[in-house]
Amino acid sequence: MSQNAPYYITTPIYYVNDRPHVGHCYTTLVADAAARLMRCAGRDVFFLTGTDEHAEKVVESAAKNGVTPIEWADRNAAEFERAFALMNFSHDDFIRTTQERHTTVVQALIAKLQASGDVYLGDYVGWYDPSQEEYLTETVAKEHEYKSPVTGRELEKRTEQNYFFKLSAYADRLKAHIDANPGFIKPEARRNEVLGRLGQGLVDVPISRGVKEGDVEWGIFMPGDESHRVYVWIDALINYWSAVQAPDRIKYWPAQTHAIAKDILWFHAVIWPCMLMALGEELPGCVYAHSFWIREGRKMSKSLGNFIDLATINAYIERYGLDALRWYLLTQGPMGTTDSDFVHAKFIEVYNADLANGIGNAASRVANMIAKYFDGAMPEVTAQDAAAQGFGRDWPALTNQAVTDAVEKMGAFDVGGALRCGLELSNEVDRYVHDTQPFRLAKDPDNLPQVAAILTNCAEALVVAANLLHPAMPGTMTNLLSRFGRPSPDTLGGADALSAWGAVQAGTPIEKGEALFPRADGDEEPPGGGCEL
RNA sequence: GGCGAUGUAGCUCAGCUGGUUAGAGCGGAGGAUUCAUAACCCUCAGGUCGGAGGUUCGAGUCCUCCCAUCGUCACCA
Repeated sequence: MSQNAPYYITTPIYYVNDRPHVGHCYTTLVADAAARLMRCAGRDVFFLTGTDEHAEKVVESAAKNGVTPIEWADRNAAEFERAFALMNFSHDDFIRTTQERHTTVVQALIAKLQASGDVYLGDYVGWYDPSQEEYLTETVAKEHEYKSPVTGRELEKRTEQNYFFKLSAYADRLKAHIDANPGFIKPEARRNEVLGRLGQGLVDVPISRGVKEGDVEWGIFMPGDESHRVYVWIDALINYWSAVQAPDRIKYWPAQTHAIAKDILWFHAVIWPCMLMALGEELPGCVYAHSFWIREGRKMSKSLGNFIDLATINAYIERYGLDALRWYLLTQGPMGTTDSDFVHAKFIEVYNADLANGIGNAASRVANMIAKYFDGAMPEVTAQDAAAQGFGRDWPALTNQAVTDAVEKMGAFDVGGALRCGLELSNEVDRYVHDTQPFRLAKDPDNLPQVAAILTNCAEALVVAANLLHPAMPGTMTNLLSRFGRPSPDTLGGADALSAWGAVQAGTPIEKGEALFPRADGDEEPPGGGCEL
């Protein structure tokens, strides 16, 4: 793969009726970190997020709020965009399913599936609740002994005409694809889940909903049949395709990674790939399903009122800084199969250990020594002199390896692992300072050339560390880099430049500066009112 | 109920196809140091690897049963 190969990464498009919370932010954040690192590594990145707007509930909520559905969607989509701006996400596009660029593509694509026979008109048999005028799933119906969960009245077995997608026809091919591509569904436990269910066979899925009388015009009509609308899920999935249907974007297809949460795995790992197979399109490289955040040991829920909502997020940002929150979420988040607990005490621990005592302190002590011993400017040091003071370390090799590892891990969507490469580099600087003791050497002026070489090594290594941490903490790391006269790493143009040794120029003014991450007090009340339950 | 996952040091977790004294990070304890954000560096955890039984020369690592927790079962972003 060439270094500047396209890298297309997506998040789900979020249900526009929701209020943005930590869940939406987390999925988008991991995608953001991956997108940012890949950009730094020189890849041609396209990072997509957006909103899913055609659900019936949107119509209801709009009516309740006395506005039209599109006004309601506009208002809420703007909320998501504000939240994502607050989180400093670097998405290249924000797609909304109500946009014409999407709706026309959906129709064209469904029409193609109709033409190939993969979408056909059939009978849907289901449990209908006459009092609520809606169908219930078999599971829900059974749970309530085939009575209405609301009124307790008997459910009716009804048949309705619906368009179906011939999912069953692709089960074997999908299974073969998953078998042949271990990285297609991640983590592995999720892959096994899908494989397990696949073994039980697939049935065709309805992909349309009948238009009821008096319905507001909302949703995408089935091609050539205005008595049916495309089911929102199908509508939504197609965003990954419609967003790149432009001459300058088609190169990004297919996506390297669809980052999602575990609840929507089936649609992304089964229905979507099968649709693509039916269309003769390439499949995405990876569907990565992370788990959920819980809070202080409890599931987040409306009844508990303990959601980490935008207000809470904002409170954390105000007290500890956005990048500290990003770091905590990225490194402690539920990328595996189990849910992660958002615990304030843990946040403080991680903040102090990794950021205040880690990269923040390392930058501080190195900058301070340079400022103090060399009149506030980077000293002149030759590469040979610097190498001679490695104290058993081959710094250029170390930093080079760190960059290689980080890019490789991020390529496998091991976001936390990739970011730790940067932190480990800064930890190594701390050990190096301890081993070489430049502060002791500096007491004798004769040693200054040696001290200069040591501190130059420190500065160079810290710059590489900051480059690697930048995708997680773009603001703070840009600040750190500027203190050593270096630009933001996304302007460097490639992985080689990230670890280029000798980047810090002699004569660059250096001052100690404010603490990047002031030490946090764990005894303080959690910000944002906490979550007293 | 079906299918599946997990249960390893105080906490969060690594431990591939079974093989010397079971590992990491954080927290905690002790020591060293002073350039730094009372930071950094070094050392220290004696955890019957959920329970019982079994296979094996040998099991955290395979099999059976049990207990606990969790996920999922298709229209839920």
